[in-house]
Amino acid sequence: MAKHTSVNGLQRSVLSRRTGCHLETIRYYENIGLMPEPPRSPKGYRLYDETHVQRLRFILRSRELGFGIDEIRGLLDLVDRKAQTCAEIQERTKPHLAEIRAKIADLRRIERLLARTMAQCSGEDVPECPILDALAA
Amino acid sequence: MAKHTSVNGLQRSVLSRRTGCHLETIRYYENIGLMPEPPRSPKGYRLYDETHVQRLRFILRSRELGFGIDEIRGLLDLVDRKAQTCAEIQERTKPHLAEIRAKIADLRRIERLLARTMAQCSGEDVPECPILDALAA
DNA sequence: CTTGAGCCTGTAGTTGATACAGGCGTTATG
DNA sequence: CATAACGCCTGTATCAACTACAGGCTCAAG
Repeated sequence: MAKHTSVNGLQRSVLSRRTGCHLETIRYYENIGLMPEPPRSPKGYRLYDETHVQRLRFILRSRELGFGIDEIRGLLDLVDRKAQTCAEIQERTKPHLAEIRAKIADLRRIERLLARTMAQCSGEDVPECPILDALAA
Repeated sequence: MAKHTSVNGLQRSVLSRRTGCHLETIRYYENIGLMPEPPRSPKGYRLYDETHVQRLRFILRSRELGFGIDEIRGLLDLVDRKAQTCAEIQERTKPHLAEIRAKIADLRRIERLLARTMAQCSGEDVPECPILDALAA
């Protein structure tokens, strides 16, 4: 038998590889209560199963979509209670989408300003610079 | 005479009001070396002048434009050395603009995905939800 | 003279991780 | 069998960029 743990559990490194999640991040998610505490081997090694893989993937996807930890906690809560409705989920996603759109608007404003200012730059070896002027204004 | 400090110096709260910068943030900028240590009153109160107002405004504007502390440190360094050229400034602004554009692209990707998924939601009182499906996938 | 505001300092908390130190356990090789 | 080289465990420190707070002076007004 290879590792006596491999019979009925995935070690942390395996979960990490299977999900692409950083090793330490898995423990972090456990600490903050996003991931459940997994069973342990006699020597204290964490032993994960497919449900953990699923849950971690859910978390990672949510993060990719810009959900914060607390928002994810809320979503997982709905999932765990199994009483969620499409309306509830939508209700939580809506303000999140609004936030993302606000961030985009913000960045676009910055981008326009910066791009416009840069366009006025001579880019030459002179001490006057419209960018600095704009910052000092 | 009003406050004996007001003759030749602005207190921190005044600088804060005049720039819109949070009181504590001023001290923070001093601690990390963005703002110079101002002269002090006999009792140790910080006494700012117009050059401090200018510098803080420069920092705040740069922050608004998304420059990080280290980038600002670099810009201020150029300004302080007074040897900067337009070309140098442009050289530092270019990658920053690229970063901002990358962030925008990222957020737009997220926004599209989220909006598209949400559009499939019935928004009804049923337990099936395309958003959850997307997250669990 | 006392009250309340404003200033001082250093330190802790925020978000979302990541890194590291110090200590076992396991595995592979000489 | 010894020992090196991992892998896992824990707790704690670090990052950005602030913000907030505790505990202690100073200061002007009533």
